[in-house]
Amino acid sequence: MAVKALKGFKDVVPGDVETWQFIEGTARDIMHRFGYAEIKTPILEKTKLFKRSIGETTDIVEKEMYTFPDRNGSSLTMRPEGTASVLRAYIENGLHQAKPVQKLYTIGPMFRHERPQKGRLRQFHQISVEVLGTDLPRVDAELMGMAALIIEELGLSVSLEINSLGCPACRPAFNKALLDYISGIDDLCEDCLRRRETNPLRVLDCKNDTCQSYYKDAPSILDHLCLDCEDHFTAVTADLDRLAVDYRVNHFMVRGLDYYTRTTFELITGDLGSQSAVGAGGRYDGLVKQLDGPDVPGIGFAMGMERLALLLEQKDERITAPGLDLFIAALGGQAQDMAFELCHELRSSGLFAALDYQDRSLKNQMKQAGRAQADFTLILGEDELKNNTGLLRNMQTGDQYEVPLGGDVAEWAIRLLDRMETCE
RNA sequence: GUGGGCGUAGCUCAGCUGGUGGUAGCUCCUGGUUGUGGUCCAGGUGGUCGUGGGUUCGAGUCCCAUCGCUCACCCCA
Repeated sequence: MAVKALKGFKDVVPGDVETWQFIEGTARDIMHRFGYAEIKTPILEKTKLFKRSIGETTDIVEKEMYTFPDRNGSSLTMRPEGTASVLRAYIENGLHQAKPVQKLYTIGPMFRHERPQKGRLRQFHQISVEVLGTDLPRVDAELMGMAALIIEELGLSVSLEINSLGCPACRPAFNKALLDYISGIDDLCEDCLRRRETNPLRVLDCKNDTCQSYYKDAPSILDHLCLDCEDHFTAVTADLDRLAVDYRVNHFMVRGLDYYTRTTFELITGDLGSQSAVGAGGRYDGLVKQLDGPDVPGIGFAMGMERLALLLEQKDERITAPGLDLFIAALGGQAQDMAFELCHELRSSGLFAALDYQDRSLKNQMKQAGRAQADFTLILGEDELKNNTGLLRNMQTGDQYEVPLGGDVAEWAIRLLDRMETCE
């Protein structure tokens, strides 16, 4: 039996990879416009990093991390998300001293040991974005505006939901109010009874209808914010309005990682089965300090590449690889030698050129040219060699032109390029 | 961790109450055109029917086990 990829690990093959490149290229372009710099961090980190940032009792840390001992016995973990690694690198490299506000992004694989399903793999890929060193509400709005713009330029349509989770000053009071409220209900679903003990906030996004009917009247976090948090939230929404970014306030929205404070948001779609978030994030003002860094605030979000790719595929607008500029069809050994040399010369000059290696019939070579979506085909056969010419065919119109040979190959390549331009 | 669905060609799939693996579609190769692609026509390559066991004269089909994929719960990007 041949070796196959691990469960939840996928190849991205030619034909699909173009969609990924489109997503990555579009996102990179936009992030650069907004002043973000790329940072590349290792995939493997000390386990402690994630326990301290994501939270000891979260599902991610408790049962989903790829954690194993290194050869020397220390515990390593394949990163389950991007923020922790970026913050570690930010602190370790003293980036807070290089610039008061750092805008960073990273793109790459993340790992979580879950049961795979639509839009959820064990190795998945995220575009992860962070702003460190400022807690101005305007930054929150700018970040969400950028996320929305990426979605828009990808040609997708999703909805933005926002909430505030408060801060260490006001959240405990809300937690208590919520706990008091749900303690009085005994016919919650099994999951909610469990959540009530472990992480009461989480009951709010339960999908069970009876549970939701109770939560309708549950205390709202937005009514329990302290003055600072309330001002912050008001300013964020005002700035979103100023940018004409569509959003919906969802006071039930909670996050799965412990480090979030104040602003949280999700980019939601109904087109991905049970996985509705294509992107999500929020503010994490105490996190850098918690990781033994300076006491600077931060905000960030991540988008799921697989989920964006699924949405694009479902739109059935296939993104294809670019076509050839020129295919060289050569007949006979002498012509093939010449074609080989010429092809290299054209490629050196920046052209996307190709040729056949197997001495196939002209018909077959024309077929290859057509399949590769060549704009032009250059036919080099015995007749042409005799006359010191090549035959340049415009594959769109079918027009054919004689092009003079002669001189060295480089010169000829230049003449050919000129000729192709005039034929277009 | 818990449930449901599905495993037949490189891909998408047909295969009836068990009776010889499909002129199936797409792809690929060759020819129709001694040197001209996309369309068309003809031919061809390609399969341990996921794997192991059982029932049977006979199993792709029925039974059991196992592996894989997939969707959903849970969780999350």
